Amino acid sequence: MKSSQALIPTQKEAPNDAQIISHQLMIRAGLISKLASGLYSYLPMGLKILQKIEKIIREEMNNSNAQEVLMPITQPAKLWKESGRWDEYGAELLRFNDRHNREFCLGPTHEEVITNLASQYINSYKQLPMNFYQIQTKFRDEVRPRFGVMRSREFIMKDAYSFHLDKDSMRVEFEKMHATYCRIFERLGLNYRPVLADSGSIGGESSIEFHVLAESGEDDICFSDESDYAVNIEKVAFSKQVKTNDASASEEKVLTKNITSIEDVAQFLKVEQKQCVKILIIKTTNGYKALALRGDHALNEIKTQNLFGNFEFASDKEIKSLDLKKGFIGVKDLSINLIVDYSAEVMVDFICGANHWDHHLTGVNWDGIKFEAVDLRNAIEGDASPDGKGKLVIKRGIEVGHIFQLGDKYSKAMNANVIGESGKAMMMIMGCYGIGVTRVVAAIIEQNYDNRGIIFPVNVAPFSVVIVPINYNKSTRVKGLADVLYQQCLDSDIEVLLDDRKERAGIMFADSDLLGIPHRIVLSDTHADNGNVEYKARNNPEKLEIKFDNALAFIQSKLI
RNA sequence: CGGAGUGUAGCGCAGUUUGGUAGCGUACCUGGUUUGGGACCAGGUGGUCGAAGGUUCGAAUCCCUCCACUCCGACCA
Repeated sequence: MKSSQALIPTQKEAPNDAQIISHQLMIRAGLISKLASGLYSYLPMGLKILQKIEKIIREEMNNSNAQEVLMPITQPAKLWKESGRWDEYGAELLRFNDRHNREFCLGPTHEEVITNLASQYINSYKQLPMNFYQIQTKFRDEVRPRFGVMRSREFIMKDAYSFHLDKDSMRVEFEKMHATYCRIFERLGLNYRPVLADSGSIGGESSIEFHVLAESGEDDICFSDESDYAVNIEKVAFSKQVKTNDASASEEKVLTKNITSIEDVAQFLKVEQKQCVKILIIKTTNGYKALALRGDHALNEIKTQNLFGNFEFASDKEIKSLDLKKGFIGVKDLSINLIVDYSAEVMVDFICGANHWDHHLTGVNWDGIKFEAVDLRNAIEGDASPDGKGKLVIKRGIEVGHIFQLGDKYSKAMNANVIGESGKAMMMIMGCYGIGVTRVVAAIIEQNYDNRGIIFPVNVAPFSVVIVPINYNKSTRVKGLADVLYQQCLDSDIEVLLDDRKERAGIMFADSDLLGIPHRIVLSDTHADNGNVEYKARNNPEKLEIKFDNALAFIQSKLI
C-alpha cells in the first residue's frame, strides 16, 4: 500500500481523555476513533491489526478442532429467561423491545444461543464432544467504560463453547483449550500468565484467566515467590489461623476526638495499622451485618458476595439508624451479627472503636464476644502463599482470556440433552472459553512501546516493512529504486507500505515509528551513490547499510 | 449509583472573574525557500463557543434546565 492512498491519521498530541499509554497511542497512530463513551470505530490500520490477531486465533482454534460459527448479536429474551439470567444479569445487559413489543437483548455473551443451537442439532452421544467458536461483537453496558478499547461497551470477542457427555471429557477439552490459549498468546508476543480465578456470573466450577502483565491492568494477580501458584486476588483463599500470642493487655478507653480512619487512629496512637480492627457495615438480604477486618486488610467483595449474596455498604443514614457511631464502631456490644475475618480472629490486645463518639478501645480481646469467623479479606503483598510455599507477590494484570468449566448449568436450565449409549437421555456438560480480541490489541501495545510510539511484533503489525524514500518526489533515481523494491515486496507477498508522500524525512520517520512497523528501509541519493539502502528495525537503534540488490532477500530473511 | 471536573476549529488550549467584532499553537489549503528525525516565510480555509430557555441595547462570559464526556470512589465505619 502507498501512504498517499491510505487513511493513516497520525497525530502529534493525544486527546486529553486518553489516560493510558495504549489508548493514547491507538489514537495517535490513527488506529481507532471514538464515537461515544465506550464505542470505537476501527480505522484501516486498526482493523488490519485486529484481523492479524483474529487470524492467529482462528488458526489455533481450528487446529484444536473447534468449529467456527456465527451467532446473532440480537437475542430473544426467551432464551435468557430459560437460563435464568434475564433476572440475574443486571444492568450490563442492554434490553429493548422490537416493533411487536417482543423483548430482546444485545448479547454480552452467547451461552444461551449456543446451548439452544446444540440442543437442536446434537442428539446423540456419538456426536460428542464438539467445540464451537465465533469471533464476534459483544455488547456490555459497562457502568464506567474507560481506557479506550480496554474496557469498552462494544467489543470483539472470540468465544467458544464445548459440549460433552461427561465431566472427564469436559476436563480434557479444558486442558486442550488451556494449551491452545498459551500458543495463541505466545504467537501474539505477549508476556502473560494463566491464573486461577472466580467464575463470576458465567457460572461453573473451575476457571482460569489469562493475564497480560502490565501496570495499567485492572486486576491484581497474586504469585508465590517460590512456587507456580498464581491466582486472581479475588480468589486467594485463606484458612482459619491459630493464635500465636496470648492476651496480655487490659482494656482501656482512650479519647480520639475526630479521629475516625484506621490510618489516623494508628498514627495518633503510634501503633501499626495491623494492630487495629476495622468494622464495615453491610446491608444484605438478611439484614445488616458488621464485618471485622484487620486494619491493614481490605474487604474482598467477591468472597463477601459468595457468603451473603448481593450486598451494599450501609449508608451513613443507615448506620445512624442502627445507633452506630460512624468512625468509632467497635466489636463490643453490637446489636447486629458480627462476622470476623480469620486473620482478625487471631489478633490479641487490639484497638477498635468504642461504639461511643470520639473514643476508641485499646487492649481489646475477643473473649466473651459472639461472632462467626470466615475468610473475608483480600490478600496483601507478603502474605504466606496459601499453597504453603513462599510469600505472595502482587502484580497488575490485564485479563485477555478466561476459560471455564461450566458443567451442566446451561444445559440443565435449557434442557440440552443427548441420547446416551444406554438409550437414555443425558444432560450435556459444557465448557466455555473467551478471548477479548480488541482488548488484546491494547494489551500488546501496553507491553510494546517506547517514547516514539508502538513497537508491534511482526505477527500483528499492520505492515511488515515500510519503505521511506527521501525526496521521492524530486529524485527520479530514488523514486525508481523505491518503486522497484516496493514491487519486489508486493510480488513476494510481503506486506509493505511505501511512504510516497511529499513529506520531509523527519515526518516519515516519526509516523512509521508511531505506527510501530517492525522493519524500515530508507532510500536516498547518498546511499544510492554506493548502491546501498539503509535498514533499521523498530526495536533496535542500529542502522545497517545493505546492497540494494540484496534488499529483498535481506527483508525476507528478517520475516522468517 | 455517589463525588469532582470539563465541554470554544480535526487535535491541544486561552478568553468566562469584570458582558462589548471569536483568539493562539498544531493540523489542513496555496505560493516560495528548504530537504536524513515532527523546517522557515507569506497568504488562506475552517467554529450556530455542547443544547434549549431566560436576563440584557448586547451573552462564549450572568441565571436556569437539560445533554455529553472524563476522572475518582466503589476501601470506608
